Amino acid sequence: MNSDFTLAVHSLTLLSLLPDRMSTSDAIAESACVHPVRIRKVLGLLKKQGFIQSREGTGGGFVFTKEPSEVSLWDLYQLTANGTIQPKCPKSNHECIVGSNMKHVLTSIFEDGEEYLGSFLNQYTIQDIVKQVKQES
Amino acid sequence: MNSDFTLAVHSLTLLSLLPDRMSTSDAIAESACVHPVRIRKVLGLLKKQGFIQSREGTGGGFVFTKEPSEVSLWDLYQLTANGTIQPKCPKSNHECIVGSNMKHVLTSIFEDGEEYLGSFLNQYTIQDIVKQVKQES
DNA sequence: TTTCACTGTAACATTTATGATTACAGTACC
DNA sequence: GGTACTGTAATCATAAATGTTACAGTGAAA
Repeated sequence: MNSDFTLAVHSLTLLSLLPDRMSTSDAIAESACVHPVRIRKVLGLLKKQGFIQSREGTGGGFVFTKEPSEVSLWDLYQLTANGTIQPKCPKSNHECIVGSNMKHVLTSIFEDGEEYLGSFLNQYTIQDIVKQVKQES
Repeated sequence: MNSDFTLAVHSLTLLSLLPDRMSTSDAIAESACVHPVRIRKVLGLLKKQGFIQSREGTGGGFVFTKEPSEVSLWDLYQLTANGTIQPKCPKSNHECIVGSNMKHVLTSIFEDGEEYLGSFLNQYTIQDIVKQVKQES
């Protein structure tokens, strides 16, 4: 899985800790050690989904507009990592009964598998992450 | 996920259809449209685990030495793709409470998540894949 | 009404992961 | 000894992920 998911969780966790003010992409990027442009891209997805709001210009940035308990890891997975557990299926030989069907068979199984994983990830919310992060420090 | 998992499933499915003779890495590679060396690498893992046997030299190749119903997709996932659902966590800022703990928190959740996914993949065996592949054609 | 501090987004560069290819030693059969 | 395989390491090519630069748009504030 690429790190967009992690950046989404990281960003929302940070924003949860600073609910009363705008946080800039530069500040979030510094905490996550990535380039601010990546943060802006990932947060763009979260904004479309209504999880956060942004404001341009001086004093602008991002704020969390939902309760941390309302956003689950499954929500964020679907936004940023949907389909990543699918095993890569190299195009295979259509002359062969196995080659010609393997991709479809595995894709279908892993679609169901991803839904199944979803019911696990749905148990965890940003609130839980905030709690755990605080506990560990 | 890289395609080792798919190649493992593909290879065992083929071998299941040809239980009475040795199949060469060249033949399997042709069905899967990949390089024979990759097949030999992946099948090396399966051999260590005792799923197949190989013989070198003329007339050599690979044979399945277990029942297709005894090998599950979870077995093959663990061999070839363990840890791939872990979200990438870029090294993060240790000055920051979030940065310093995010990696550990997410890793722990996704270890459990992978186990959970395991109980799903464990439902499917190579026999099921063989059946589905036959059905579709 | 200009300047400054932001977001939004596209284009390009770099790094890393993945897979292909080559090479060759080892083994078994003929 | 020749041929047909596996086993494995090393190198090369390609694709995916990420970083970087550039710049237009926006809003606050001097």
